Amino acid sequence: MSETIEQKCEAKGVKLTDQRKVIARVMSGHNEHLDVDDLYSRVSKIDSKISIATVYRTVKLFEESGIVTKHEFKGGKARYEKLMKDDHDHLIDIKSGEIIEFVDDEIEELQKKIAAKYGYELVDHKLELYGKKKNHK
Amino acid sequence: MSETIEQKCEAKGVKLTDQRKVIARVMSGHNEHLDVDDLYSRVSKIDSKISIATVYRTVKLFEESGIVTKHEFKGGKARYEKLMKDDHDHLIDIKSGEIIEFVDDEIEELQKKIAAKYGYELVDHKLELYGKKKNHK
DNA sequence: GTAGATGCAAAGTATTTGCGACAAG
DNA sequence: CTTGTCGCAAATACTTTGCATCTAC
Repeated sequence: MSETIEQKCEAKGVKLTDQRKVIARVMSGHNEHLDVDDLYSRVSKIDSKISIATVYRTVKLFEESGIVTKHEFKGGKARYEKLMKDDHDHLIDIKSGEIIEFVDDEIEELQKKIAAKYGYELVDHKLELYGKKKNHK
Repeated sequence: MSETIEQKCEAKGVKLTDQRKVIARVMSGHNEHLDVDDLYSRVSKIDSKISIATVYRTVKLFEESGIVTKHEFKGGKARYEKLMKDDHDHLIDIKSGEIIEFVDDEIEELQKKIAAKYGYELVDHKLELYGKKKNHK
């Protein structure tokens, strides 16, 4: 929320080439969860010479540097999201595909507790809820 | 735990061909989370004429019939697991890849509550914890 | 026969990589 | 120069499909 991806790259010592800047800006400018195709088509409008290989290489680099997060939701391509400070999870509308982000401390705590119970330290987690909109009467 | 995959097929009206029987038995006989390659190589030892296309078609059929569950863990191929009565989640050892199953009612409840909070009825969920083994002193 | 199942190879996706060209220090 | 990046096309990995054949009713 506070920092742009470009700023994070500097902070992490990730070299910012022209191509990477374009990709970083597109990702910073969207709150959505973009897949590589989305990203590539948006990036292409800004600089049509950027290849999809570079987009793949860049998102991978950003992910490995801890600048963006990769999601592999059900059935399909990987989606990337800029890293937020809060560690949110996702509620996915199975009808529309709409993605709702949420944070729930209680569930985070519970997860740590469960991992600990089995003798593990929680390093990462993935929680996705798939739901159907209730018809509110 | 109680029923074999073959029994479930009968119950659900899924026709059991010879190939499907072999695949069903291999899956029933393993508590692991097998990917299609694992499955194919084990199945091949029993009947080498079964093609990988049939394995793919069969696991898909089983999944759509609610007989097995498909998991898409980080980084890679889909894995299949026979459906259990309890709705367990997974704790994955990031070092060894070992998968631990667990059930936690509290977390299940919490998930329903969160979905409801956003006006959704929980249809499905995915919870994966990635952990590092604590060095027990 | 008819409908569905299978084997095979070909086609599809999503993603990665080899390599020569290019860019920056 | 040297190191890293890029664009392109080819390669890879996983999965699906078209089609002719086979099977079971």
